[in-house]
Amino acid sequence: VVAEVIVDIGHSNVDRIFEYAVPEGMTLCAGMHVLIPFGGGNRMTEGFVVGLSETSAYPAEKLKKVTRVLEPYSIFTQEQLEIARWIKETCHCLLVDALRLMIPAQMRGGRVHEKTVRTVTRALTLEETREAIDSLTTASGGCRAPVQRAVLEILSGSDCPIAVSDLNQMAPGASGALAAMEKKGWVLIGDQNVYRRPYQALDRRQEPPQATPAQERVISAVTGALETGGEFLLRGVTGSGKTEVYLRCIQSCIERGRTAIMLVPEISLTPQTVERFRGRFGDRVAVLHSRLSYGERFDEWRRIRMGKVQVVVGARSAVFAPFERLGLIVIDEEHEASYSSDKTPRYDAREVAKKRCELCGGVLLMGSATPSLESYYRAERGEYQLLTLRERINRQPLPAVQLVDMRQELAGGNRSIFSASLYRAIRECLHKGQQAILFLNRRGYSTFVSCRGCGEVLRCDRCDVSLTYHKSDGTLRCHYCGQSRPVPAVCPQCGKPFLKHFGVGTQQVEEAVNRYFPTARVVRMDYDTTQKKDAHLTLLNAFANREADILIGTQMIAKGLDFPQVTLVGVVAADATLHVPDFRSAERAFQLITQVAGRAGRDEAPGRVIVQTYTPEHPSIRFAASHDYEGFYRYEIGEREKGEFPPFGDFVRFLFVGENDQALQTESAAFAEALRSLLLRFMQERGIGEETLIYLCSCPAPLQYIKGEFRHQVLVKLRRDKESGMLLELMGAFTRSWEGSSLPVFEVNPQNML
DNA sequence: AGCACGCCGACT
DNA sequence: GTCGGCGTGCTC
Repeated sequence: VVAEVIVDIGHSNVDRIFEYAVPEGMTLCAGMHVLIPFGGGNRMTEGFVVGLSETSAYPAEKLKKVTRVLEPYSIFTQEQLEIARWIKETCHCLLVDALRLMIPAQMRGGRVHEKTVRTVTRALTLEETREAIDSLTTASGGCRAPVQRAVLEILSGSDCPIAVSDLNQMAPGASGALAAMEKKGWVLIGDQNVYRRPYQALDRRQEPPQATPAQERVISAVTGALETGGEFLLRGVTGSGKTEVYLRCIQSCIERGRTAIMLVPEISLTPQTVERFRGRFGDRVAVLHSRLSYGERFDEWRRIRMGKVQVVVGARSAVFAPFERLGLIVIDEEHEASYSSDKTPRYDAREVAKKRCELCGGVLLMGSATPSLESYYRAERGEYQLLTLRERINRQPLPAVQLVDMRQELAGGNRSIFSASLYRAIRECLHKGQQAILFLNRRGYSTFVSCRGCGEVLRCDRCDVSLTYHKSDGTLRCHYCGQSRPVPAVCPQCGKPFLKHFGVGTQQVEEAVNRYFPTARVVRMDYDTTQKKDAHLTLLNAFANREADILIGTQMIAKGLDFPQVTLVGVVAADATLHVPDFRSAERAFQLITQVAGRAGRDEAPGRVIVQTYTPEHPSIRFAASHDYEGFYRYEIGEREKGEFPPFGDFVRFLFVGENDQALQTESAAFAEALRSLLLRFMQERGIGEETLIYLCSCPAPLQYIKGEFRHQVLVKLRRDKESGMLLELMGAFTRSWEGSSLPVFEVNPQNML
């Protein structure tokens, strides 16, 4: 028997199977983590057993032996190995890189660290214990070894191991007496693994609310598929109780003895979400996200792998949770860009979830108030079963949205950042003792600083972007590289003292609120105010506990938050997200406005939304204002079809980054030509017409210069064919046949084209 | 990735 | 004459 091993080295030269002999007496299974001799000398490397084989193509006498097994169990399930191979094919990455996604980083490099505590167990029967206690009691009722006696008294209560630290609390000095007691054979001293668990304090049982008939319909559709498998897209308006639907489906899944994964966008993984899951499922939930300590992450992973939990709540990477008998994957806020990874392997958690469900016969349930165009398109074509929740849970209407044309406001002589309507609405809201949210997707004070003498706009010298003024510390900051510097007194171009701020950021909104509503208590939430540890939670709690009347924030306040007292939402400048040079910008703007509007009127009091804009006729704004997802979808899918954008066409982008602009330009142009001839050849071999290649060009990236480096891209646009495997096949053929210099990184349909 | 093997310039 | 530069090539 030979072990098929992938060595834990991230390099394309060694990204293939190496075969090893299994020494006598060693039990190996696929998925195990092993130590192996690799390369010249006596060097050792870690590796992953991806399979076992009876035969070997490699001469048996040259085979080396597996040195030892690093963990006494398979660290990958069979299904995970399958998923890893699928990731390699679809993301065009190394198999090791795919495998590495699935285990905590601590498992590699011998840094596995389990936390143990010293424990004591009773070694005597109850009767013997009583005798021992008596032997320590003198005839007069006194006591010869009071601590030992106290320990025996405690241990007589149970035969479970007790942590020495706990014992010490109950019987001070116990740890000192234990050695003598062990010698007499009275107790056993041992070590026990403990799992470090995040959010321990949150285990409070909560009673589930009654589900509405609409929710019941969705729940029964999903749970009805738990035996057979299925893929669902749930479109539920904001406040329609999607989370309760998820909880019920998960409940039903684990009652059938299967396990469930719940994915949420990273930002939504607030303690509120975790609390809700812990409240419902208690110990049976593990939590996985980037803010966990290494120890916590490793322990949560082990609890999943060892079958100690049935449910996982987590961000993107939790889709790889090492469950067996997986029955359900829920993806909340399905449209969020954070489900697609921004580093290699560039996997999309939605696609991985779909594949996992196919492999294990489980159910995929994706939910959103504003599904991504791509998913809704699939639902329309019957690839996903579409479920809808059209009403809010308490039958409250969706908030009325009023559009305010800021051009008319300006023409009417109002130069402030609040329109008359928004100003009045805030005043009224405060007067009634209710809460308001003001949303603006730009941080800082002003978005750019320009000289009124010569027109110069102050730019970052390391990036091709304008600098943002931050009034709190009087600096100009670059939002791409983070560099900051003081505001110059005079224009660096013409020397005149005519520098002026333009554009509004959250800091300026805060200042305006303080000026116009001096008694209002304000919380501002943006990148700048949430850098300290727990700042996120502290600010949200302050608003939830009504220590503030107005919450001002960027997109981090747009979704998922549930504040019943909020009756007014003001979108200060809806246009901010609209004019980004990216084919998804209209979709993003629609989603953002719809989501933020959904924060209003979630309780009894009706909500109201005021959207300030310079382009009220823009479809993203118009359809968001009328809560018309279908309308927006129809419009935007038409645009995508016209422009052959996804889901009708596909982009592939290769990015070239470097300090020498000229060299990059030459390099990317040469690459573009090599790519073109290869692609055309592959297309010809496969009988794909040339018109499928819509264009292939080398050009500067939309952000040409970031952090002192120039950026060029080679952009390929391909028409999508009926069987969607064409792109995958072409790119696979391309990566396999690429020789010469290392393959430039590339993305397919990137979330961010900048 | 890491390391061995291998062919051409300045040094005790 | 040797020591050493880092350019290919291999690792079960």
